[in-house]
Amino acid sequence: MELATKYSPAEVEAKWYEYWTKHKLFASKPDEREPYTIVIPPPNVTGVLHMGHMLNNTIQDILIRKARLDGKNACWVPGTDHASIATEAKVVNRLAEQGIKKRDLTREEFLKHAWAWTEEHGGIILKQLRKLGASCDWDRTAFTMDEKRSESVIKVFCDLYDKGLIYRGLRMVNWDPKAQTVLSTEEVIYRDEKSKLYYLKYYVEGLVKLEELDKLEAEGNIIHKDEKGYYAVVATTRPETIMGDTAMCINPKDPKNQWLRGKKVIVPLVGRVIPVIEDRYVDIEFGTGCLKVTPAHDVNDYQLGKTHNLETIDIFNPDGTISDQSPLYVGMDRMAVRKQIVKDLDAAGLLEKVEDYENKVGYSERNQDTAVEPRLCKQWFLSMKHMADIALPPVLEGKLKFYPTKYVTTYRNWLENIQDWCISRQLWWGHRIPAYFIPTASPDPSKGGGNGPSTPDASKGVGNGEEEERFVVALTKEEALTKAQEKFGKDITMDMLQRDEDALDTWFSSWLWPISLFDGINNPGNEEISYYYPTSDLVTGPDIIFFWVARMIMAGEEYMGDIPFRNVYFTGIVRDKLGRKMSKSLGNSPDPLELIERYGADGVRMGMMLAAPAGNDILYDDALCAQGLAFCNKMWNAFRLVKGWEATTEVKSEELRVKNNSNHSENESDSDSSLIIKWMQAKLNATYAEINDLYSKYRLNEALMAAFKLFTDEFSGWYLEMIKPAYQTPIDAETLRATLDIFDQLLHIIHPFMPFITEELWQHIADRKDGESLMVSVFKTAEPTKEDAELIAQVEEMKQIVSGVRAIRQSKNISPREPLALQVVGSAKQGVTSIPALAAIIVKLAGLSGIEAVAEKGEGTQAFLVGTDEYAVPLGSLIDTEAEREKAEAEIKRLQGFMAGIEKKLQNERFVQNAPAQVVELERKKLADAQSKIAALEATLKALG
RNA sequence: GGGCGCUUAGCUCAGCUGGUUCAGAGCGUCUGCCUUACAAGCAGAGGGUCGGGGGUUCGAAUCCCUCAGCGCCCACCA
Repeated sequence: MELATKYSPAEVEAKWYEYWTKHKLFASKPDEREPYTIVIPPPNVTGVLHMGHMLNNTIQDILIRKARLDGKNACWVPGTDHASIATEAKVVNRLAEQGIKKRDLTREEFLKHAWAWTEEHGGIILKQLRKLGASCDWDRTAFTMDEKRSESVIKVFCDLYDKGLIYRGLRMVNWDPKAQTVLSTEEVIYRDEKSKLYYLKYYVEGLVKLEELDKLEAEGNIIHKDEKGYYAVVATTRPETIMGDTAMCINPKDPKNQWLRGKKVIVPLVGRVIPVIEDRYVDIEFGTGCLKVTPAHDVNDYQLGKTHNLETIDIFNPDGTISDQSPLYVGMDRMAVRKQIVKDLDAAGLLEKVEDYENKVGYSERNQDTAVEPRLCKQWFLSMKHMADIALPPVLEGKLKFYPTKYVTTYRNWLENIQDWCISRQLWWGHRIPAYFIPTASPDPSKGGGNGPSTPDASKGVGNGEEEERFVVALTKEEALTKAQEKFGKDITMDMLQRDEDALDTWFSSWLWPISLFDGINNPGNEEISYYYPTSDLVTGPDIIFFWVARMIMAGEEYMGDIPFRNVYFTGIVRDKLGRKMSKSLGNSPDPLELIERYGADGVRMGMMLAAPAGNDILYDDALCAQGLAFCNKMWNAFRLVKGWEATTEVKSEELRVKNNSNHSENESDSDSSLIIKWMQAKLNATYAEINDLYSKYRLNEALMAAFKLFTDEFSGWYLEMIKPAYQTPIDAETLRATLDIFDQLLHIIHPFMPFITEELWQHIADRKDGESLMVSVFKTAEPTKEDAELIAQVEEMKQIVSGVRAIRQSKNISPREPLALQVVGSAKQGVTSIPALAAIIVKLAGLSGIEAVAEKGEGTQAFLVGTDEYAVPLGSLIDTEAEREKAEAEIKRLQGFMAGIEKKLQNERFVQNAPAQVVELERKKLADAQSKIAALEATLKALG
């Protein structure tokens, strides 16, 4: 078979992926083997693959493939997430493009569009994952809104409600005016923003007593007055909220504002008269010490409003425009109002000054161009105290491990300060809350609670929301009716039940993922859940540690009484090589599929992994993928070499014989490649032990690097060169067989990282039956032995001798084809050259005419040291006596300095007394070694004349 | 404002509980080679007083303190 000199991935990858799928090699079902389970962090159903997914899924695939080769029953369950906010937003946008407004549709019509969109774009991302080589059990593909998962969500909601953990309450929540839904506290991200601090004049109503004011001023009050009267100054970043002001607040201890105590002030422009209240919450140092209080639009103000019994005026509509509760700017957008009101205040002389100011503004995590608005709403909450209590111990006790461990602290801090989880969303795309409201005769409850049984549009009236609601929570409408009749009377009919319009937070379904994928909620104790749960590893980004990881642990403990996974591996963020986050707007994010086309999936996988030290951000660079592809090519060509060898049982590889005038010629017949094969196997065993250890620590980049070096340096660079027969010379059958066996093992080691090329080569190196595959052929190496270690050390020494000769060639510009002689200096010391097989290799790889032992090196030789053994190469006239002398002298000087240091150390009694004997011994050896090196160098000088 | 982490070769990073695997790896750089598997390659070489300062110790990249710079997470200061 003729093989191209370059490996071309595209065809190969498509071929083997199809083969794997056809033979169902990714499939898993419970059996007697140890399970190894990963559930995929479900990507958004309508999303497309980005670099973060590439990293994440490459890691998962590596782990799952490794487990398979280790003989475990590996099960990687794929699926997608309905991503309610993001998907609903996309559908709304698409409808808008067609001129359709969401509010003009019924829930059913809207959902029809959403499902259509989902079917159109859904699962693209899973198809893309196949290109990467992801070995998911595709038959298990799930969706957070499919039947089983939906049923699980509803069941869990009802159960938690029955347990009293889910409740409905009126709270200050985060409102996303664009998506028009509430968000959980975790979904708000705060950004530093350059803004302005506006100082507004609040005139004091009816203030006249002048003498008293003078006195107050003398006591340290700061009193503002202009031609229109006395006024207080309030500093605010949000002047557009003054229409909702219902008080001004000062700190009772604030000496400069004592004059305002008990007064009333007038809200600028609005003209409303509001009381001055006192609360120690106010920071005396900030601004002027006067705080405007807008209970409807600020969390703290809301608290103040509660304590001081203030009126709440909600001046915003759900979409962020000004509501008719406001006397001014009705219908205008809040941002536009901010600009306008500043102008108006200024024109009216009510703006004292404006300062630059930096503050934090909260944005929707899903919708980062829209500032969230604190808003008072009635919503569903999950009480988190109990959840935190059950989720904390397994992580703190190390039953569930985080990699890197630093996230344990993050996790603990969050759980110890946890707030209740707002789980309702004013969205249609999602799991509809299984609560049924029963209208009271009057008034209409939809006006009351903000978001009871309501359309998103109807959620505007915030009101007090505290009136009694009549509702039941039930799995089905039928059950709801029964419950309602029991609770509120027999006269309630089916028609009266109004199901809550709101949907649940997406994470309220994903937190069940490791359980619901195996149907453990609907079917507790079924075979699958019993076998696969707890899953083994979770691979995800630290950005969703609260959203998802922590909550899965809660759900796991609550519903399974056990952790959902044993280990969590947190990946870093993928950045470009300049360290910038990859983003659409920067245009620095490559298209993963394009990369796969260019470098092959294996190349890209290796590129990602090389850039990904455990737990660190990864700095992606195309060059790394190029290195990956280059490595594929390396394997490909090594295979071409081995494949091209003709085997013979007649001749032992001639090349391996010492057929020169070396002093070992009498042992000629002993030198075959068996020692080399033994060495390679030992090296492989040792490296694989190391790789397994690295896997256990999730240091996959280091594991890959070790595998890469094993193949490139040890196998290709040394081993193959050692056993390689001369051109068109046959190789002995035993060596070939052993080499193919080693090749097979190497492919196993590399396979998890680079599944395609390894499968391709594995299928080539022996006759395989249809359905056989590298990916399911269990692999194990022998434990490294002491003899192995010795052999490895000997070969290392041998390599150094070869390198020593090569270095001389390089420095003297001697062609590799020109044979050189090698002298082993000092008749007693022969080092590894006394082992015939290794001596033969040295002769071969260093291009020697022979090796001889000499008592003293002759004139015109260039020497080098391996350890303390000295070797010399006769160069005749090529030797540059002067340069050699200088070099030797410099080295002697350096060694003398080195010795002086050690001697000083050894003369230090405290060192000799305190340091372990071993360490002292080592120092003595260093000293002795240096001495013998100097002796050798002095001999060199002498030889140079 | 709290908490966590980082700073080692030109770049990206290893160096665990102090002592030859202690100054490492990969990439890049430089030099020489189109050597019959591979130029997407081979061979060889150079390169860091381990962020600054102080301390503990016989001995510090490693432990402690401090300063500087960077990053992340949490927090209601208008």
